[in-house]
Amino acid sequence: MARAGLTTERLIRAGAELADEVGFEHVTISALARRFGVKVASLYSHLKSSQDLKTGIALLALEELADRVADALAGRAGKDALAAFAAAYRDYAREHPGRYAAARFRLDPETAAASAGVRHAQMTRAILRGYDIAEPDQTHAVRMLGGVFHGYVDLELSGGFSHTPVDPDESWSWIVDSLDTLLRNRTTP
Amino acid sequence: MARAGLTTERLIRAGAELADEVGFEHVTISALARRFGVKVASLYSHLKSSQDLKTGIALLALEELADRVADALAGRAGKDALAAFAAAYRDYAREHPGRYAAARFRLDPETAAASAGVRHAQMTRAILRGYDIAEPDQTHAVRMLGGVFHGYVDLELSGGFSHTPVDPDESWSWIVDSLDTLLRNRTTP
DNA sequence: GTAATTGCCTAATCCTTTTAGGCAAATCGT
DNA sequence: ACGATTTGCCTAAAAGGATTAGGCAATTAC
Repeated sequence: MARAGLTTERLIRAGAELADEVGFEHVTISALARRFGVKVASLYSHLKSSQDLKTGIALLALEELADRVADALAGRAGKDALAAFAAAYRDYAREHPGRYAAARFRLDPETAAASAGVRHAQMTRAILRGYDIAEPDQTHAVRMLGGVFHGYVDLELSGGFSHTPVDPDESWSWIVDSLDTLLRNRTTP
Repeated sequence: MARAGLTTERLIRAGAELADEVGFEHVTISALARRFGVKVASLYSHLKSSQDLKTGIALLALEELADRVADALAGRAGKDALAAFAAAYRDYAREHPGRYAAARFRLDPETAAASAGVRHAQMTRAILRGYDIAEPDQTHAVRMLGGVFHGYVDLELSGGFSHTPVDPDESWSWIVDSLDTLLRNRTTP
């Protein structure tokens, strides 16, 4: 009997693709097995559980997203960095809705601490370096940025904007613009 | 054999409670049947499907949330209204995390159009009446507010803020403050 | 009080998850 | 190259959730 050549790596990668196709909530060990033409039980040599698979996809997505953001941020500062950060975030979500949803999968604390989520936090703070905002305002600002970007993308992805004939791209620019102004005025001298 | 007295109404209400206890994603027809001490199949006289149950809970949550927001908004304007709106939103999410998640459940377009989601949109726009913002900026602002509030609450609920020792309440006030300033300066004369 | 309806039940099917145990293929030591 | 070990995928099976069909008792309607 020929072997399929499964590895945890490949399974998680395929799981991520599956997530983009059918939605993260529909990613299932069974569907994955079907996709590889093997029996369900075979996957348990590579994955501890369904939870394990989801966690793997989440970590992959966080990694990818952090890489993109890092690229986008390289060599930029101030509003330029803010806009690039925002774009990286939103583009990733639109290109990979399933992975994006996965990135929001709740990880247990230890896993989260070892994940690329940490880099995300650092990079968000890095943006604020261009705005001279001291603590605790800086934390407030980090939370606000995280909130707007995630919230906007989430609403857009779930179709919340489809009932108003205003280009979401324009809203996005307007928001980035507004946030820039806001942060510049919140400077703590 | 004594009857349990199930109705669609009661099932959905119990489903909402269950959601708050175990999380919306763990609400299941089986769990609900267990809670009422009846057999699973019995619920199918009142619910078309699992999807139907989730939709019902979502509609209930949207309704409740809209009612709360409407109450909060009554007689207020400007920053006062903004803060009340924000508080109603966040408080509901913290008191009823399962229902809040349900409110974000993706409904098919017709159902959504007939839901309290419409009132939410109207009320968000109502807040902006205190700020003299014309279209299309008004839509941009609506989207931004929806994004921040939802995004912040979502991040807070999923534990995203637990790694920084800054009171989320303070961040929240700071954000509301900032948004107020922002909207006042975005006035279209 | 009989007839029609309705509510909950049993039974059965299908899908997903997960564990246990088996056999063949790949890999390793010599 | 060859036997031994490890490893990968398999079959089997149990358990839980969703869903449908068909039955009988309790309620409601006349």
